[in-house]
Amino acid sequence: MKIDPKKPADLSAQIAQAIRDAIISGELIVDERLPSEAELSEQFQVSRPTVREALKRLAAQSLIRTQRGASGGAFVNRLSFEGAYSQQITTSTLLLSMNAVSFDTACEARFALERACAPLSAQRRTADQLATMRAEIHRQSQPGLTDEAFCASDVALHRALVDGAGNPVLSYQLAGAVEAMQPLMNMITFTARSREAIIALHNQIADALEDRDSTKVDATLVELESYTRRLAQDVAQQRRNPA
Amino acid sequence: MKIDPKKPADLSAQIAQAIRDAIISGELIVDERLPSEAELSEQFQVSRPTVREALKRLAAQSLIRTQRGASGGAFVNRLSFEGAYSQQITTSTLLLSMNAVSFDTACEARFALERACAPLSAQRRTADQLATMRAEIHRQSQPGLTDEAFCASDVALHRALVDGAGNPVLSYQLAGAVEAMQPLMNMITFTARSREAIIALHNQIADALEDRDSTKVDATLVELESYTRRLAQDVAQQRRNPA
DNA sequence: GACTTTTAAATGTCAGACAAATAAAAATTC
DNA sequence: GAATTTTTATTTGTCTGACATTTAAAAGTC
Repeated sequence: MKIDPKKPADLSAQIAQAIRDAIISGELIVDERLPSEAELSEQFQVSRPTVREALKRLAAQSLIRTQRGASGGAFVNRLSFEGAYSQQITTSTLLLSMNAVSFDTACEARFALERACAPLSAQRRTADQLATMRAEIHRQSQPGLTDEAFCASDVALHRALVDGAGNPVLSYQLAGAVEAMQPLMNMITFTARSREAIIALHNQIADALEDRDSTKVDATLVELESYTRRLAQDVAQQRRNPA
Repeated sequence: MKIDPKKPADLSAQIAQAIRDAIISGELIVDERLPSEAELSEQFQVSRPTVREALKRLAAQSLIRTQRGASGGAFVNRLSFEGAYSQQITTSTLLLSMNAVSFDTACEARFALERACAPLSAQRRTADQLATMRAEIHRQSQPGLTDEAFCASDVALHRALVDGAGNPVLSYQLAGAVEAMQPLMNMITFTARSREAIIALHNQIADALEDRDSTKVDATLVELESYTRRLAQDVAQQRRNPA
């Protein structure tokens, strides 16, 4: 673990990268304790605040955790799926909001990925996951639900569908795609009739999963995608030309 | 933007979260300049090193960039797709290596996601992307190629396939899945015969894309997946029982 | 031996200072 | 008056040294 003393700018970034490389290469293993801040500052020949800035960078990526007190210090984190989800979702949400990604593009990506899970989910979904989906559908049919709550329930339902595939890597990858769509979805105003149509499709998906009918799940997702995109188009239309 | 002065621990984390929230909510917009470190430390009633640690956390997530000098400071970053790729890949790679994800699980996820792109890619792939794939296939058939170089070329080919879908959100989501697999793939020793088989399948994929034959792309990907998994099983078998 | 107290080590935070970069303002020159 | 150079002010990057707080282990006490 060495840094280049010739490049004077951004010492803390260099140190962070050096430690990061050591973790990725396996030189530092999970739960191993890093040298103390004082020792690191000695090793890299920089002051403690500089070392601290480097460590905070790594903490922001959940690569390390710190513990105070005697025999405390910085420890290499086991990056859990749960922990990676939130990072993934934050990044995806920002990406969509900052790059003026069209609703269509995001929608297409989301349903394409979701359909990739469908066959696996039809095969492996547990009774528990099916029950979660039914419960969310029931919630969606409650009158007086706000549009935000409706969308949140929609996300929960789709996450259950994704988790049904029983593949944590898939769940992780899709968490970003599904959750990041929510702010875009929230911009749609759902009429009573459109909610009814969506709930009907959700029920079809749940039914198909219950029957382990992969083809029908896929077909219904296609239908749901085109319906969602039509809804968004209507919203855009109304904004351009409010009747 | 406020922080809770009652929770004494991790002031820098609280400040980072406050600024992060302001960015996500749109209170701070792209390219907007944050107050100077001195002003922030005044505003949050903490010292400048503490503010700096918070800013370094945000810089680690590419949420801000800093510039020295007069009229310098911290600016809200536009999170580009390119910038998000590398984060996504780092996280995915660590996730796989730290959680003992089985080759089968990762492989299943990767091919499921890739097959989700296939129909779009068959429809929209450009001549350029097809040429990239052909070039990678040609490279793969060069004798004397190391296993690592073979895998790297494999990744490049599959990224071209994914990019063919012409959906940046899909490309972003899949970058992690495809690239993170590479270290696992590198553990496979490719015999001359297995390379030949893979190249044949790659050629089939390229041919099918040229014909815009979505069904054939999908079928070939299924074949490639099962072949890859068989290869990995053989490697595992040989390690357990070296003949 | 079990409990309490002390101690040492480590992170968290602060204050003040200087260096380096950089853009704007001021001065100089033609 | 315009172009160039110099100065200056602002802001981040880094350092030194200090104190507070937390925590586990060691020492002491009953």
